Amino acid sequence: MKDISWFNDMEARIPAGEVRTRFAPSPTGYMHVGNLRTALYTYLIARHAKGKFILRIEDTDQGRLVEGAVDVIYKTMAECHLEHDEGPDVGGPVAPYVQTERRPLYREYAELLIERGHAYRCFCEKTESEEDSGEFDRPDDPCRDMAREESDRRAAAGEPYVIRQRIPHEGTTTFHDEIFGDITVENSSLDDQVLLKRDGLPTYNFANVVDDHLMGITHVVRGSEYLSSAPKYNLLYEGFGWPIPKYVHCSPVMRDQHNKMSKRHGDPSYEDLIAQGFLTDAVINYVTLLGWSPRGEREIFSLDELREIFDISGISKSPAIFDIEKLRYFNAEYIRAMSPEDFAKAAEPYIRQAVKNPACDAAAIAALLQQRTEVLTEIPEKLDFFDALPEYDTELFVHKKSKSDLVSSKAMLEKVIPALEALPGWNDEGILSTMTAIAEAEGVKNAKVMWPVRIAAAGKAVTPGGAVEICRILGRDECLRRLKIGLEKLN
RNA sequence: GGCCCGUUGGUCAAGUGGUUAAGACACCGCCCUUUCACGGCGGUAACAUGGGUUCGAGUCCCGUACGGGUCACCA
Repeated sequence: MKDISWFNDMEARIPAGEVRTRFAPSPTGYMHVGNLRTALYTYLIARHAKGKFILRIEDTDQGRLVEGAVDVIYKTMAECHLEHDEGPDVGGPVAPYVQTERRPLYREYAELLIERGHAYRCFCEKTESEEDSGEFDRPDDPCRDMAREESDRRAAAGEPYVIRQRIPHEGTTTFHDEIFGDITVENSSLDDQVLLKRDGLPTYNFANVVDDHLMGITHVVRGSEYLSSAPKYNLLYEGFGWPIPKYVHCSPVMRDQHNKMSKRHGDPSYEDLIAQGFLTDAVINYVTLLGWSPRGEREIFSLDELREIFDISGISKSPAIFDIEKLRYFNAEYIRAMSPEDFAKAAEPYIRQAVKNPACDAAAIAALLQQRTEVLTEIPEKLDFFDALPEYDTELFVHKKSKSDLVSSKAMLEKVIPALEALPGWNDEGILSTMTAIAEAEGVKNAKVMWPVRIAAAGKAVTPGGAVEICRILGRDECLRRLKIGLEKLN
């Protein structure tokens, strides 16, 4: 057999005792939420332990490769601040980090397993339907007991084959998972899975074991759909004589009681969420808490803080349903926590979608918006009245709480309009004092003056900002024009 | 169907034999208020189920139901 000692010194290049985790996506398109969470947990486990976080691309399924998918992975991880210490782009001590580039390795290791009796070549060309029909029982595969000489001869003759793991028919296998604890299964329930495919590439299950070991991975983090193959991994590690890493199997993120989040059902991916106006940091915070608990009562954490406090024991066993309402809440919290300048910057494109009039100051509008915005994309619809006064019904002037009705509104506008026209400057203080002075003179509450002004200025019942701010931003001329229109409507 | 796993309010969840069973979102009410929001205060709402073990069970054991995963030359 060929010399496979060249990678042995790879292990020597990894510091002893270093915690090493890997995020190993297959490049099939976009970053869905479950994937993002797995990446997050994987990253946090490494960072919390001051270890290394590695990115490995699992592209062994040639049929499912998607153009540009790897770039999406890089971009998303960078955006989420999940910097990897080793990976295809940055290199590292156990390169290469792309499975197709490691191709020769898998065959060598599969053959090593054959040597040791833990694997065998299978020359069967059973169709799927034959396997599925139950007419063919995997345990009865004659290849499993084929003499080594015959197997070698047929392989040498160029006959196609796959390499299968030889799993004992008797006994049980027990493995330990950091989340689920010890799990024992009957070996007879395990089948002789394919390790090396006919095309010479490894299956996911085999490549994982080989790569995880050769890359010195200490914590194998992945979805719980792999829980039932874990015993096979154990048998593989044992067959090689390798130490078994810690398994961390995470339950899925669900869209509802019955279904996982999925593109097919139209569930949002990370990219979709950003496009919907969510902030990266809010998404990270929320997704981390979906299936993991920091225990205390606090739930807003920065990534840096999460690195400090994250621990595997807080990961829950049961699936968690993704709740966009709660994400909106997190997003609103993050928006409110932004500096006014940062928010103005983030909001400006959305503000300008609705407000084209350059006389209306975007920063001033942003200030009105910050406390009442949950997602950025809802901004434009809140601002439609700035550019054009909407058609509105005089019924809007009727408001019980401020004791406004058609008659009082008309009376107030009649007072306000000349007073504002006489105002020397045009700022909040001036506008406000003008209106409060009228309220005082009339012996009514401020609200009774403010209500009709805001309605006339905006033509909407609900607006960001009150009468004063809206008048100011609109500018004197436009504001007075609108107030006069309102008054006309009431005549 | 076999095997494996799971099950605390609508949702996320704390809880590791003794609690009035936290907290958050959502919802409802009140307050604040120049609309809406923000903020403050309060409220509705949960241990799937049946048996054990125990002085005592959300917590331990067994069964049942329900849900999920897996049984690919996909990952």
